[in-house]
Amino acid sequence: MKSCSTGESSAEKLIKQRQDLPSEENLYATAEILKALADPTRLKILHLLKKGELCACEIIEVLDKPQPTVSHHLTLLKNAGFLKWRKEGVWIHYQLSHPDIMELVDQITNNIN
Amino acid sequence: MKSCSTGESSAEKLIKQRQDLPSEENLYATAEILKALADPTRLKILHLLKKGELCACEIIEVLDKPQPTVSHHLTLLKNAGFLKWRKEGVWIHYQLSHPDIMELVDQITNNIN
DNA sequence: AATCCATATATCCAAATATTTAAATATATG
DNA sequence: CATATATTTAAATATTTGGATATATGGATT
Repeated sequence: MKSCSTGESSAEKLIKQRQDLPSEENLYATAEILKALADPTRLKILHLLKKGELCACEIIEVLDKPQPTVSHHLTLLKNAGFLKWRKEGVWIHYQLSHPDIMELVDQITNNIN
Repeated sequence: MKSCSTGESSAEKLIKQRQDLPSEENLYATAEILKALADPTRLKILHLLKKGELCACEIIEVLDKPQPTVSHHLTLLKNAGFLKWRKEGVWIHYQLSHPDIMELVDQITNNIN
């Protein structure tokens, strides 16, 4: 049996293919950002914030989940860079740091379906 | 202590905020698509395929991972709708079903960083 | 052509690891 | 001191990895 037609990978081709990939570091970073998006609860939070700033307490109320659960998701979104926040006394107001991010997400899903 | 300023959620506002969210079903589906992207190995595969069709055997070789591992990732990408494939004898040639998908991913990470 | 063999890919399974959830507790603010 | 939020922690669940095995295909041999 011959090798596959696209294959026949010479050592040079193989090296080139590997070199053309983004760095391991870059790929992990990108995956982290996408992981932050890849959860229904966090997508909900981002959708809610499309209309503007919200207090954590309000997000908890709308989602109707325990406070530590919501806090955890907010922290992940914050760490991934999706959220800005503002402290006002005890309250923390969150907003999207990139208001158009959900449009990009929509574009991905529209492409796929 | 007064309630937070954005908060003060009347029952009506709360209901409206919940109604304006995409359906649970839609959110899970979107999360599934994003999960398929949110992995360094799968990002690598998608990057490799930007240059055109590749045989599974070649992907295994470039990634230098055990065959079942690569097969698993290919199946996830297939199921999420990112890959088309073509059987040629024993070989399976994979290609991107949406060749521009990685540009959208790049846009997300560029927005974030 | 029937059988056997080698190879490509997929599936099964279990272990390792990561993520999600939420109760308990800590911290911060007024 | 009461309340908003974060952190700690542990359990439940999901994902990733790769060995073992199954399946599929096609070449070789009889």
